[in-house]
Formats: sequence, C-alpha cells, structure tokens
Amino acid sequence: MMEKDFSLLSINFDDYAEKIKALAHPTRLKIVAGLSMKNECNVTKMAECLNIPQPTVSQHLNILKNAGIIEGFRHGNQICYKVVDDFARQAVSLLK
Amino acid sequence: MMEKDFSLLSINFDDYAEKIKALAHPTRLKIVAGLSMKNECNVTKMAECLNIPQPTVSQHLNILKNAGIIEGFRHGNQICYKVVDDFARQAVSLLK
DNA sequence: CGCAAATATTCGTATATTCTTATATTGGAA
DNA sequence: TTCCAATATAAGAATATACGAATATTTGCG
Repeated sequence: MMEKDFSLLSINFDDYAEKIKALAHPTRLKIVAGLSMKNECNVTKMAECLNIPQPTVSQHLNILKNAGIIEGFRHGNQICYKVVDDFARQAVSLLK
Repeated sequence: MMEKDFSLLSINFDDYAEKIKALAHPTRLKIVAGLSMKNECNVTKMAECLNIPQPTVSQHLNILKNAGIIEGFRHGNQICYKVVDDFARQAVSLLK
C-alpha cells in the first residue's frame, strides 16, 4: 500500500503528526482559528475571550509554539502571537 | 478575539478537535493518506506495508472509525476500509 | 529602586494514549 | 463440522496529556 505510492514517500508523517497533535484540542484550535483571522493577539485578551485561566492559555500557546505553528512577538509589556505555519493555516481554513 | 469573529461562531471546535486527534498519529496519518489514494485496503495489507502488528493496525483503524473518518466494508473473508470524511480527505491532501 | 501588569514556569494529580501479548470472533473452504 | 486466514477485542504496563494552583520572570513606569 504505502511503498508503491511514490507521492507519499516524501511526506514526513512524524512532523505532520506532531503538528496535528498540537491542533487536536478545542482550545488550541480556537486559538489558531482566531489568530489566523485577527493576525495577532496577546495572551490576556485570549484568556478573556476564551474564558480560561491565563496560565492555561500560556501552556497551550507553548505547545503550539513548540510545534512551530505560532510565534510570539513582544510589544513592550505584552507578547502578540501570530500563526507562522502554512499547513496549520490551511488546515484551520477547512473548518466550517 | 473570539466573540467578534462571527464566522467562527458556527464552527464546532469540539467535534473537529476530536477528528483531528484521530489524525494526530504518524501511523493513522499514513493510513488515511494511503487510503485516500488507494481508495480502499484491507487490514493485513496495511499491516504489511506499514510493518506493524495487525492488532495495532486494527486499534488505529478503530480510532479512525470512531471518529467517523473511515468505514469498513466486508468482502468475504476480509474487510476493506475507505475514507468517508471530507475534512480528513482535504486535510491529508495538504500534506507534502 | 520598587511596584504592578503581562506572561511563563513548575508541580501534583487525574486521565488518556500507545503498544504488546494473548485470546476471541468471523467467514470461507475442505 | 473442522480448520485456517482475517480481523477484532481485552488486559496491562509504560508513557503522555490536561489542568488547576502557586510561584517566578519580565517589562514599563514612577
């Protein structure tokens, strides 16, 4: 099955699985969906909008960051996160 | 952030997260990618191609089935699985 | 410096996943 | 019916995840 599908051979399934795992949580999916519309957002605002504690948001952001999906940019006091991964952006754009 | 994005309000993030979680494993990703090219495949062949034990494959197939991503059709002795979920098909088509 | 706001980290516990091994079920053929 | 191949299920150990609570770090400002 797999050996003969040449087009699949170049895909790094481990890397994608890791990225997908980072997206596989309602809160993180909301964060990425929200960020890919808003362009960027700081942590406190996300925590308010999602109505969950700030440390929990930071933990989710860290998971997304480690997966290479988002990056944070400091603006003075606060840190604005934005989506930097094309696959994640495209995947989230499939949601409806 | 979230409240004002009307286009996000209709998305069921819990359902999608569950589906995405089912895809968030290298083996399951390979299975879905393989099936969406091959159209269908039985369990023994998948186990051979992926080089993993048959019970492990069955367990992964069960996870994908419970998430509504694949369905199995019995052909005599064996069961052929195929992808029946559009989101999963589209998501996997993003891999490269 | 010293304080307050924004964000990150740590830790403990509860729960979920993954994989292996062993066993059960189902269908076809002799 | 009996055997074999294909598939599924069960049980248990190891590992990973999730989340709340407490604490730490960083930055800007007076």
